[in-house]
This record gives sequence, C-alpha cells and structure tokens, in this order.
Amino acid sequence: MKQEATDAPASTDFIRTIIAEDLKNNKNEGRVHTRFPPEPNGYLHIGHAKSICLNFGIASEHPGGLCNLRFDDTNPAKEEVEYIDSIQSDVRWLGFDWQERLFYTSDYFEQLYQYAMQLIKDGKAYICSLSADEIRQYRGTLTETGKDSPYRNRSVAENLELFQRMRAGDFEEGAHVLRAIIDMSSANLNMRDPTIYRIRYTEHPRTGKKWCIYPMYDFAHCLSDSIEGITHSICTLEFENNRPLYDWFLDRLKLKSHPQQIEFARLNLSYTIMSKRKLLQLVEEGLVSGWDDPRMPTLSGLRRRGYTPEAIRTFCDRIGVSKTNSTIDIAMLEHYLREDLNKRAPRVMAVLRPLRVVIDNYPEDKIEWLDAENNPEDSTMGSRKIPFSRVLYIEQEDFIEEPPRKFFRLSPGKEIRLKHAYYIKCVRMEKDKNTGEVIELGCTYDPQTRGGWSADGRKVKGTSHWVSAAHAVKAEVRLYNHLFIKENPEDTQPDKDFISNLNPDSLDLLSGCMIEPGLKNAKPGTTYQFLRQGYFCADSVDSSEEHPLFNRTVSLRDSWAKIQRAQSRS
RNA sequence: UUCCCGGUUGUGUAAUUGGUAGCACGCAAGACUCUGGAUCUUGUUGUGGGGGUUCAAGUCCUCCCCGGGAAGCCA
Repeated sequence: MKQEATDAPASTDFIRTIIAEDLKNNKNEGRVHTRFPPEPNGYLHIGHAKSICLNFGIASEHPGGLCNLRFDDTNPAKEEVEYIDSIQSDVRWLGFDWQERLFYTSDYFEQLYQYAMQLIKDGKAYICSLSADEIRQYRGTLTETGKDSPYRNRSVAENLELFQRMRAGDFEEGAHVLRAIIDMSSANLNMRDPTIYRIRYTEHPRTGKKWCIYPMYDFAHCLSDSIEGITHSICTLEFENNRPLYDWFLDRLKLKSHPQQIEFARLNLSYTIMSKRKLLQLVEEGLVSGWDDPRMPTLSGLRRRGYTPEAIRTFCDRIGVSKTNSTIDIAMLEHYLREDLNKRAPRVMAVLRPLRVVIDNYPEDKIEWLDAENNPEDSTMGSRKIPFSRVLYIEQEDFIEEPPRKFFRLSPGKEIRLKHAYYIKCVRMEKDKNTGEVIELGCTYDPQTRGGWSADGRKVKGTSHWVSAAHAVKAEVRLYNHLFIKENPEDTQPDKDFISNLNPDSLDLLSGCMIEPGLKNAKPGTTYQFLRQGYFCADSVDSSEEHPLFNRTVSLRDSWAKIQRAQSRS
C-alpha cells in the first residue's frame, strides 16, 4: 500500500478535516479505521474506485490506520460468488490490501440476531404482520404522517416467540417482519418503524440454507461497523437520510463503539453511466460484450482497455471529495491516463490504415536495421532495431494529393521524414482505375538522411510512422470511443431511456493493420504507444500470436484534428 | 406540499476559519520538438440573487431562487 503521508500535498477535503480534528481531540483513542463495504451484486466501477481510494487512502495516511474489506451480503436474492471474487481481485489490482481483514456481514448473522432479540426485549422492536402493501400504506407519504401498525403493541414475550419462529422457518415469506419502534410521524420516513428483518427462503452464497431471515441494510450496516471497531463510516450522499437510523440502533443497543457516518458525493463521469443496475442491463442485453468490455467504466473493463491502477488512483486523488453533486469531465480521467502512460509506454510503430509506398531509388533486396529509441521520456528504456526496406506502409491519412493549409505531411513533390529512418519525397502516385483512390505512392529517399537527420540542416516539418511491408505483422485493432453520445446519458427524449443514447460508433474494428515485427509477441495487458496515434494494449482475451489484436486505450492528443475542425468551422 | 443536503470561471476542487479568490482539467495563443505527442510560456467574463452586520463577507445573519436525495420486506 502506498505510504505517502510525507510527500503528498496535505489533502484538505472535509472528511480528512473531520478525521484530523477527531485525532486532535483523541477521539477513538487516536485510531483511524475505515472500511470499504461493497454489496456483491455486480462488478466494481470507477465510482467505487473513488470510494476505495478514499477509504484505503485515509487509513494509509495515519500510523496504525486500517481499512477493512467487508461484503455487505444481506440480500441473497441479488448476490453472487462471481461478484465476491471479482471485487477482491479488482481492489487488489487497484493496489490496496486489506491484509487479514476480509469480512462479510453474514459473518455476523448470529450476533445481529442477538442484537435484534435485545431490541425486542427492550421493547424497541416488534413483529409486524401487515403485508408489504399495508406497511407502505401505514407509512404515510412525504407530506402526511404515518399511523401505527396494529401489531405495534404486541407483548415482548409474543414478539420474542414470533421472532424465534421466524428464524425457525415456521412462516411463509412476507408473513411477518421485525420492525423497530421509533416514530410513525417522523418527518424522516426512514424513522417510521423501519423493517429490520425479513423472511427469505433464498440460499445465501455463504451461509447456504442456514438462515431464512435476513437483516436489512440499516440494521446490519451500523452494527457491522461497530463490531469491527470502525471509527469513520464513509458512504455516499443517498444515505444522509439514513444516518439518524444508523445512530439510533447504536444508541439503543448502548454500544461503546459508535462509528461516525460521513457522506460524500459519488462520482459521476461524462459520457458514461455508473449505476450497477444499468451496467448489468448492458451486459444482460448483450449491448456490450460483458462486464469487462473495454468500453465499460468497470475496473475490469478499464483494465482490459489498458488503464493502469496508478492513473486511476491519481485521478481519484485529484478529483477531490465533497458533498456537491457533480459530473467530472471524462477528459480529466483520460488526462491522468496519458500522463501515466507517456512515462512508461514503449513507443512502437503501427500503421492502422496502410498505404503502400515504394522507395524507387532504394535497392530491391536491401534491408537495413535502424535504431529506434523505445521512449524519449525515459532513456533507460533503451532502443530496438527496426527493419527498413524498399516497400513500406505509411498511414493513409499522412498523404493528401491536394493538401489543405497547414498540412505538413506527404503530398506530391513534398518531402517528409520517416521516423528513425530517412527523408522521402513523393514523386508519383498510382490510382485505382475505377475509384480514383490513391493505392500506391512512389517516393525517393535521400541516403544522406539516415536516422532521420540531414547534414545540410534542411528542415522537414512532417514526420510519419511506417513499417516495412516485408516484415510487418498483420493485426486487428479496436478503436474505442465514448459509450454514449450524450455527455449525460440520462438526457433522453421523453419516451426513451439511456439505451437510446448508446454511441453506435463506440467500437470501430480495423482489420488490415500493419505493426512492426517485434509486436508479434506483445504481452496482453502491456500498453504501447503506437507512435502519433495513441496507447494500445494487446487484448487479454482475444489476442494471440497468430492473430494479434490491440485495444486502443486512449488516443494521443491530436492538434492537427483541432486545426482541421477550426478550418472547417470557418 | 414535508424533511434532509448542496450551490466558487466551461468542468472539478481549494481559500490560513472574517483579510490578495488559488490549483487541476478543458479551451485559446505562442515557443520548442525526429511523435501535429511530450515539455515550456501566456491567456481564460467565477463566489446563485436581494437585504443586513463589519474597516473588511465566498466565509456570519436573513429572505428568496435553483439543483439533488428521501415514501423497498434493495443497498
């Protein structure tokens, strides 16, 4: 785990301020203990990363600080082992370690049951035999107070017996629930005798058929926090209205460990969605290839796309923590990704849309192995040899027959530099007789410019990447774009939902790409910079030595594209 | 209509707790460059509104406006 309390600029978000204040007042005997409490009902996404970085980060900033991983598994209807496994590997991949503190709310089911019994004995809870529908009606509305359940006055003895029989499986689902006795006229609906146990004959991923009653979140969560000695229970804004209930249970049960719940605003990102329910819908309806589709904001999707944990952590550190509902521009995520990849990604050459180029004055059978640096940002990454020969491929978009203003690349009569190789000048074009499309270029090279330098100091403005046709390896490349066309995918026509905002061009498959020979053995998961184009990684699922397949992680910033956009605007 | 929470440049987020509104991203212009990448420089109409307290208000008081959340036997 990262330990950067000293060199990191002091973070001053409101949560860390509260904790610093608590420490100053020697609250919690100077302990700082947080937890990350996912429900295993889906895969983790970038929004969870914010919470993970916050909780584990805060713990790591204090000597002796701890952060638990706890699965909030109180609803067996939605939870699965697949999710339990993926969540653990995602948290680890992000770079955090819960050591031996892996917990499950289900670990505490017996203890939670005893707490519930205590509440009943203290006259603070009762068995309600109203139907779900009736309970809703009795609860009242936002503006009307509720009314007491007719079962509210059952005797302690009767409540005790019924609760035990609920556990024993004597009743049907829905026949009874256990409810707290609070206040049916509270302005906070959460306090109108909330349900704390319900009957469910559903097999639980961990406890199997041992239980047929399951505690509700509000009851289980605060008590689990208390049992684990959590000092600061950090959650998202939608739980603000639940905080009085969180405190109510801990106060009524007179628990000495009373964690403080603090709410912060969840992460929203432009051009994507963060709802687990909606992500699940994309998966189930086959609109993406799975939870790890590289277009998904899930950690497994981002990982497969080529995102690094470091970039995600930096992003989470920089976006800040507050209580303001906000949407962060996805460009900021991409910025920290590029910043990270720029330092570490080896440079290679790959031609995505090849245009054949013949160097007319280069000997037929000659091959030169030229030096190419692996990363101008980091000389310790060394260099490699790349083959140069008479027939090459360059990028189609690096040639225009009639170049617009400010176009520095190849066109008839113009000279450019081939990266790491020679200056070449375009002397002829071959066109398809039917379409008129340029299918081959004839160029001459200047032998005096080997390595890309000219002794006479002559300058060329454009530099292109290229591959030797005889040596190139054919590959497929997946170009990814935003999953949604709208900055806010929920911004839809009245009768449509977010699906209607799916970007039809979120995936562009290129099949005839030509990559430099060394890339044949690219290890899946390692990210390269394809010179002048972007960062790409071999796909961890579909790439093989026989059929190399690369995902575009993120494009390079493209100022030529901006110039073009400006030109077309004017 | 009830309760809770929020509102600082285009987007996020700070402001020593009443004392120069800063940082990052984005955008724009320029410099530099064997990646139109990176890097560097410069710029970039901001405290939701009205009153009030004060020498001084993003910060305190007050009224209003706007946004979000809350009526699961979900979390």
